[in-house]
Amino acid sequence: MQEAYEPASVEREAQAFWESRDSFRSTEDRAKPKFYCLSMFPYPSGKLHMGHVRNYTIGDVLTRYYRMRGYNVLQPMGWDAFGLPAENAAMANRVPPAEWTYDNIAYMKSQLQSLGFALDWSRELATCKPDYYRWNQWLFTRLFRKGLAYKRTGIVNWDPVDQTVLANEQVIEGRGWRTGALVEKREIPMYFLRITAHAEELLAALDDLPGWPEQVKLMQKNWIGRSEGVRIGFPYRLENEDRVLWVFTTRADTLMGATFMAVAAEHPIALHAARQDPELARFVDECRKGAVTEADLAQIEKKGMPTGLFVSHPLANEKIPVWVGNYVLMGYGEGAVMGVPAHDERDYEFALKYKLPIKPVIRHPLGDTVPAPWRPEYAEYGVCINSGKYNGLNYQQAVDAIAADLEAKGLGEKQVQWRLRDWGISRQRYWGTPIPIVHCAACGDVPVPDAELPVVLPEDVVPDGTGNPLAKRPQFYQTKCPQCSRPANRETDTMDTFVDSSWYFARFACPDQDRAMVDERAMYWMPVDQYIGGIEHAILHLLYSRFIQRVMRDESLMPGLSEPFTNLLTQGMVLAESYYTDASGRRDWINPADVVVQRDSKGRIASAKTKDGRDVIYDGIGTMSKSKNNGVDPQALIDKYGADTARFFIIFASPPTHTLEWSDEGVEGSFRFLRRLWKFAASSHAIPELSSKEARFEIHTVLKQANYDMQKQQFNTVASAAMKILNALEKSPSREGLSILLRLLSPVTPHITHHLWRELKFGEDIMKAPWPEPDAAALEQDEVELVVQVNGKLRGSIRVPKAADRAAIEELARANPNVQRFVAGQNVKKVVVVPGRLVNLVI
RNA sequence: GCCGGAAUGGCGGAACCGGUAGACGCAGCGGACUCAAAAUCCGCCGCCCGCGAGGGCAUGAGAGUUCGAGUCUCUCUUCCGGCACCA
Repeated sequence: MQEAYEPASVEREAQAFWESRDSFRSTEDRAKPKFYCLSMFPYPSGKLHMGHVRNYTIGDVLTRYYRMRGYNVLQPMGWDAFGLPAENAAMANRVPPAEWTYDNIAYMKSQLQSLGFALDWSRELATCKPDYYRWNQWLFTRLFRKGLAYKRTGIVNWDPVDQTVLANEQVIEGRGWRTGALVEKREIPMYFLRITAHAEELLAALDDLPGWPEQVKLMQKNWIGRSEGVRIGFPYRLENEDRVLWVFTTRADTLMGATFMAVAAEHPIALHAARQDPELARFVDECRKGAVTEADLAQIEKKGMPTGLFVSHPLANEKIPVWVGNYVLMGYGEGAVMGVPAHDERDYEFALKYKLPIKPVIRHPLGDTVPAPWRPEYAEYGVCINSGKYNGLNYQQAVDAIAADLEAKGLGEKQVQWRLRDWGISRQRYWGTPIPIVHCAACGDVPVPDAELPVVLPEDVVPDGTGNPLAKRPQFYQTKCPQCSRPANRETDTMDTFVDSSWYFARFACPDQDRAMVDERAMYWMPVDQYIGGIEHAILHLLYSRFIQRVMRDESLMPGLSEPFTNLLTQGMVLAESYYTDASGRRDWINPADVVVQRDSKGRIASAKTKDGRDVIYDGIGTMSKSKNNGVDPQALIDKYGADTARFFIIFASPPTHTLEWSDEGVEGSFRFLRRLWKFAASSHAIPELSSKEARFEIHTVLKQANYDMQKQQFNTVASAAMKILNALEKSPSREGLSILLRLLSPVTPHITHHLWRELKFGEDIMKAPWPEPDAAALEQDEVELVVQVNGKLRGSIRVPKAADRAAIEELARANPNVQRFVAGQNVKKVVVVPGRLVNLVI
């Protein structure tokens, strides 16, 4: 056996072995339980980043573990290949997005292969290929015919210079990223998927997902946002016509305290008033500029302006002024809210600012009045006051009575409201799935018939950042109406890339199927038993996938299967330190790989310099980003230490759900461990079968804990366990211990363990060996150590026979000299004995 | 702003059901080997007091429950993720 550990040759050899046997190809096998392990597929951005390596290493550890546990395992890989970055790269490099994407896929695939992941490459798919996205189109036409996909207007960011729609990411401080022009909101026709039709089910089913983290379920629950309230109508007269302004509120009990109405700038009533009032028109115009995101909207200064219009209070003989408010969202509820300043913080601020009346109608813990400043107690539930016939009623009684009275007048009813909005899928962009609709002057919006699918996206387009590239291509959009055969235009919008990623997991079961979206093989592999990906996908991607799974279920593609992911592991982000040099106020970001750190005698950072000796400033730890130049390239790491070291460090450094802080020294330590393992194995040809009794107890205790941690998916302590076992083996070597160690480690570092397993003649293929289990006999102990506390403070320890009873334990504890010092002359009130753990004397 | 997390030595982290805080590793310090260095091996390593035995303090801050709290409850601070067109 070779003396030195050379990862490159070991890894090349192991990968060749797997490839020659096609080790990772999966087929349906009903003799074994199946385990479908899926990591979120990557966007082919150019090269792998650390987040990818972490995600796929975690998935691979699980895959290889379940394989050794006897499961029929599937772990596939594909490419989330449509998206905005390809268009940005195209503009920068004058290369078509398709070419850029395919090049990236080829390179990243080679990187994944060099990491030794147990992937079934025969199932590889890319969402930008017509044989994939035709099924996006097929499903869309089904939904369109059912009314589950429909067209209405939606609000987008509009760059007036480039005449193009911008993604939220492309709006920097209210301006277009390329032009710097002030971004406007614009209403354009769009297609929506009616996810709200499934809101109730998507919410209720969360309770049946025990394999999902509570935090993710809670976030989804709040996102769907079911609230019970009352829809209330405020009548008014406009242009000699009786109309009603509708609002939704969860606080109908405060209706008698409503002193103004606020409507969104896009609300018809606002637009009408603006036609008469130039000042209001300016304000409405201002509201329509700037932010579209909820985060921005929530933080802007609340502003308003009166429309001059009044509505009638539905239950009192009062007129209420209607204002336009920049904080009211047209997309949520009715686009209008009632203002109850006395009991709502935002309304309170608004009323103070614009000197609107504040009328308390609820008795709150601080009393019957609401003096400034605002106190949270004002918003609490209480009995009605100043509310006429409703006085004295509590929250529920008041809501019931008011809802009944409104209903009698035809001006209201109880209603369930959802925060969840329908999913707008239209994108005015090129690199995505063409929406399969033909616009015919005579027939309207006609879905493309199945026989004419896919509507193929041309791959030779280079977008220039202005307008929608497909809308400039007559050869794409000019077509005939499928119904009447007259000349017609294709839809030139493409689909949100979230559509692509909302069903790819099912397609992996049957990527070669060209007659259906999925076939019966999906019913074998689905649902995904273990899904792994970043916490940043906790809401959108996972919710859309749960929705589309239900849509596929309802199309009889996977009958009865509602949830796509049984178990979910949300991995933390990968962070790194960042450094910069300060040259007269200009920050020059230095990659951590090029920084040399000096430490003081206590190990703290004393100073840091670049390799050529310039002082650098430490900027703390954060996500790896281009702007701070703190990305660590996994390829450099693999080239230097090999895949096993990279995998081991990433698993060892942090539990999978936590953020991982990158450390070059830590990587060095992981490499040292593998080299020690290699050296130990190389010198192990004539070692005993079993270790000493103490070492064996240690090894099996650690193994027992490691198996428990494996179940908990706390892989970092499994890696620690492997180190502990090697430490024990170095004191007392054994074939048994080495065999346990190699198998325990094989999911994390498959190459080196593959090589050593064969080298030491344990067998031909470690992947086919059974997972190690602790030996109950090795765990037996005659004596146990107990800790003795006095008043909860540690004062000594005693060794007692395993079978010792309470009285014997207590006597031994009192006999301990140090314990006696603290107990002497005092009255022991109580003795707590925790078997196998401790004794606590309370004095 | 709203929703969801996180916080433990110089650093990453461990501590299962509320029961010895700091496993394992990194960095650091001391030693062996070496002409020297690297590599490797051995020892030390939370803070304070003490020659020592030992004692006190300590899990972001403040309170509470308990014989006993990193772990449970409440309040607060800071950082991170998401907020519907980044993926």
